[in-house]
Parts: sequence; C-alpha cells; structure tokens
Amino acid sequence: MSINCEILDLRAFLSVVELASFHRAAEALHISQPALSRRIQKLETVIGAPLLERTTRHVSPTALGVELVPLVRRMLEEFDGSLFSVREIGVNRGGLVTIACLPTAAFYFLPTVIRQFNAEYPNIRFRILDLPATEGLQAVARGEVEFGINIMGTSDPDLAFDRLVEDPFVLAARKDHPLAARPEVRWADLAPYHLITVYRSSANRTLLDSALAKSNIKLRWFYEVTHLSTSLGLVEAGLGISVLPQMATPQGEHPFLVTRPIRNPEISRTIGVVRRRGASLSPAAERFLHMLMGTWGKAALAGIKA
Amino acid sequence: MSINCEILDLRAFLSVVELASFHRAAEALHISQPALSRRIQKLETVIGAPLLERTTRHVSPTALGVELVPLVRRMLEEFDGSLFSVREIGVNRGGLVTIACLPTAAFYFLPTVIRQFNAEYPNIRFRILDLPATEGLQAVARGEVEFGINIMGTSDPDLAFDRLVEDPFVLAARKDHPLAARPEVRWADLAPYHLITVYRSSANRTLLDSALAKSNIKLRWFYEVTHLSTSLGLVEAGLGISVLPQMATPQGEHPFLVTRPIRNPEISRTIGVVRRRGASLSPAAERFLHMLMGTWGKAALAGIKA
DNA sequence: GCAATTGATGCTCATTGCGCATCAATTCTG
DNA sequence: CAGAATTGATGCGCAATGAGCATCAATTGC
Repeated sequence: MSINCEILDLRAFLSVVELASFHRAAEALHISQPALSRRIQKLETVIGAPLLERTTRHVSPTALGVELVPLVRRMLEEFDGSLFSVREIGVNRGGLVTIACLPTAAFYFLPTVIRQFNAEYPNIRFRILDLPATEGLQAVARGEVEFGINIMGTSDPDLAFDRLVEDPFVLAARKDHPLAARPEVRWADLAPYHLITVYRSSANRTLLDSALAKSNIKLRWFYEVTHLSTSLGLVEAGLGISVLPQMATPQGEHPFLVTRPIRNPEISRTIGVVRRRGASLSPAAERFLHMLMGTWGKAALAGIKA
Repeated sequence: MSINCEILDLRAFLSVVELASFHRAAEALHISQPALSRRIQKLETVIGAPLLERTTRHVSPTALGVELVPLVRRMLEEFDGSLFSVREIGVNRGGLVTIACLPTAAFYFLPTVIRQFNAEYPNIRFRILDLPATEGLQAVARGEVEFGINIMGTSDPDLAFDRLVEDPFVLAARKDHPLAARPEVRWADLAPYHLITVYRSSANRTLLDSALAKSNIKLRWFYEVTHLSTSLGLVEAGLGISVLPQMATPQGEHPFLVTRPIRNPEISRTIGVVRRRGASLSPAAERFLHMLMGTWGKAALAGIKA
C-alpha cells in the first residue's frame, strides 16, 4: 500500500525543523500546538520511523528527518510554485497562458491587454504562438493552445468562435504616391499601379480575392511576399502599393507611409477568439480571455480600434 | 493560506487521468468509486478550478489538469522513491535517480557504475533518458532530470560541467578492409574510402568537423545517417568506413568489425556531468554521482576506460 | 527549589470520509 | 429507435478523524 499523508503534514514537519519548536511552528501553521504534535506523531506512524527527536525543551530531526528535509522542501516549493496554487492567482501566484495569434494581431491586439492584465496579475506568463491563420486554427484544434485569435470564417464543428473586432482592408502607400492625396479610394483607383500582395494560399489573400470576385473586381498583383510586414517594407521602398488589413499597418503617424480606406465595396475581415468546443480554460486563461473580450469586444460594437 | 491536500488526492487525480475512468482508478486505489469521485471534487474545490472534464461516459483532464500531470507524476515518483517509503522497503532505503545520458554513454558508461552502486544500495531505482546531446542539455536545464552525462563544450551560465572522461574518435571498419590491417591510421589514410557519417547538426559531427577544420582536413562524407548505431550497421554491411566516438563502437572482440585509433591529429570529445547551477540533488543522486565521478573521473586522468 | 516553558495526553465535539443504494446521463446493441 | 448496460454524481447513515481546551510530566533557567 502506498504511503498517504497530507501536504500540511510535510509543511508541519519542515516548519518544526526550521523553527526548532512545536509552539512556534504551530503558530506559523495557524493550528494549535497539540494539533501539531498529533499531526507529526501520525506522520511518523504512517512512515514507521521517527522524524524528530524531542524533549520538552528541545526538538531536532532524526537522521531520517535530516535526509528528508531537502526532499520535503523541494516538493513544497514545486507544489506551491505550481498551478495547484492558482486559487491565489490574484495575489502572487504564477501561471502560464498559451495562445495562438495571427502575427498581425499579436503586435497590435495583445500588448495593451496583456499589459493591463499583468498589472492586475503580475505573475501570469504568456506563450504566444504567432502563427498564420490556418496553422493557428490547427493549433487550437489540436489543443496545443488554450485559445486562438484568428480570422473568423471557416466553420468547424469542433471549434467555437467569438467575434472580437472588424478589421477593414486598407490601402497602404507612400506619402508621395498619387493615391495618398485622396482621403479615400475605390478599388478601381488601384488598377493603374503595381500591387504588392501576400502569397496566394494565405487566409488574408483568400478572403480578399473571394470578396472582390463577388464584385467582379480582379486586381493585378505585381509582387507576392510571404509576410504582411514585408509588404509594408516594399511599399516604403517605393515598389508599389499594397492592400492590407488595417491591423497590419503602422499605427499613428508614419514618416513615409499613409493608409486610406477603400470603398465600393468596403471589405473587412472579422477577427475573433477561437476555442475548442467544450474545452475548459485554465483559470488564468479564463481571466485573460474575459479581459480580452471586455477590451476588444467593445471595439467590435463600435467598429473602431480600442 | 497555503493549499493543503493529501498525497492520495494526487494519486487519485493521476490515476483517473491515466486510466480515463473513475471506476478503474477507484479499483487501482482500493477505494470505492463514490469515494474517489468526492475526493476529486474536494481537490478541485481546494484548488478552485476543475482538473477533469467528465460526462458519465468520458473523463479527461482540463487544460489545468494537463499542465499539472507532469508535476504530480514527478512529485509522486519522488515521494514514493524517497525515504518516506522506508516502511515498504523494509531494510534498505529506496530512491529514484533520474538522469539524461548520451545514448552512446548509456550503454557503456552506466552499467558498471550502476551495478556497483546497486550492490551497495539495492533499492535505488534509475530512470535514464538516453537523449542526443542537445536534448540532453535541455532536459537538464529544464529540471527534468537531476543531472546529465553529456559532451562538454557549450557554455551555459545556468549549467555546470564536471569532466568525466575523454572519448577519442576512432575508425570503424570491417576486418577485411585494407585499413584494418594497420594498428593505427592517419586522417589522410581515410581519403580514398567512402565515409559514413551522422547528420550535420549533431553534436558529434559539429565537434568533429570543427576539430578537423583546425587542421585543414576535410573529409569526403558519402553516407549520412541519423544515429551512430546505423553507422556501424552500414560499416558492417561493407558500404564504407566510419569515424565514431570509441564509446559508440563495440567493446571487445567483434566478428566483423575492428576499430583503429586515428592520429595526426588525435581528436576526442570530452564527456562530463552537467547539472543546473545551484540545484540540490536528492540524496540518492548525490551518492550515485559521487560514485560515478570516483569511477570514471579517475579514468579521465588516466585517459582510459575504467 | 521553584517557576516558566514545552511537548504529550485526556476529553469532548464538530467535521470528514467512507460504502451502500440510487439517480440521471451517456453510449452501445439489437 | 428503444432498451440495456455502464458511468459519474448524490443522498444517507455511520464510523473515524482532527480540532481546541484543560491539564500533565519533563526540562531548563533563575
């Protein structure tokens, strides 16, 4: 039969050894001295050997006790530092939230919310897998992450989506580009210029091509790159213009680049949270998601970035 | 207030996860199913979060549960292998030593020392993770093992190395190969023959190429394989010759294969013990390491296998 | 020698954990 | 698709356990 005792027994033993007093240890453990005395005695009975040598005025560990102290200390450190202590999450305990996020969203979506979250829960760590849309969905489906921030659209019976925000596709151009002079442009206005796009099978490209096809619009792509950020690099270099999700464009004033809304039609992608149906989240992830939905979910209603 | 639960709670949780059934787990734990159900529920209440997702026909760990399984497993293994279980061992103290070891060293390094150690401490068990060099170092760094036996070289501020032995690279050839006739060979002698090597990014290959480059020697690799043992297989099949750490070659007489030292220059790898700085070892690991260093550490001075 | 202090014990009582019986939900089979 | 089988959860009664209070015996300091 395997040995059974309580974690409090281990704490009691360690506390008596460290404080060299049942009275002081009982105080530290918030139990009475007789209760502590009995607890240690029971532990020794279960183990079948004494752990402490004691008179009415002196207590110290036996040879066995000495040998067990490092193990007990290590076990308690591991236990207390682990997610078994998530209940105390609001005070000092740690945790880890693992999420998959579109690269474009990782930069512009998460920092504000994570900063706000870590102000409240300073010891929650984050592992952010910044993955393209398809791989991000797969990571969620496989349970590699607790949830993902992704483009809404693909229907999968095992995945549940909650919308966060609408992210329109906008024109990115150099400030000295003719189109930069206009407050907004139409798709037809783009026709005369070199377009820089992302690779054909990316989710963004698929969504965009599909939406344009519905309006009988076909754009002339001239450069194809792998990452949206590379698109911006080429635009800045003067090679052409690009159509990008607004989220992927520089926020605020840029020395060389501007963005312009594109109308007729206005096309946008819906960004949301994707989770496996029925799967529960860790307490830390649950709280973070709550904050994320609270922050960005409001923006979904207003149609603006928070 | 610190979390308190019983060791049996942890066993219960782990058992349910591993057996995916409350009924089977209750059986294994020698308690009734309702008792187990309540025990898990109480544990979840104490922790403040669910550990298991369950219907009447299915049970699996939550995200939090998944994260806790390795910790619980480790804690229970440590606890059960420790002197807390002296009652069950009866006479001699038990324990568990977990180490990471290069596959080549696992076979030829450990058996003699473990045999000697278990003669003295018959109830210390061993878990040996035989991992390639890089993964072995990572296992040590992550605290998955108490120490590792690895190639010395990479400097990591969090890891401490103690040298054990020098392991020279030797030629492995079939007995009927022309080079087998010589008592020793030089690197230049290998040039006319097909060489079988391991994959480029392996630690052994990196070390060897680097050392040869210093002497302006570049070998013509003809076959590239993943494992050292496959090298020997191809040599035996007559496809060519190979350069291997002596430790990876057959000890004693082999029906078809011989090894020959390679001079000019003689190249060797330094095998040593790697530990996390500042981390304490369990008593059993401490004693084993002492014996290991005593046995093989002497060999490091003499430059021969013990 | 006496007082102060400590760990252990007797006692009472509230709390806990057990197994049995049973329920509701889920899944399988005919 | 209905019924049977199986599983995890719950109600219940009861034995076991762990708590604090009061007190004891032993030890040490003044």
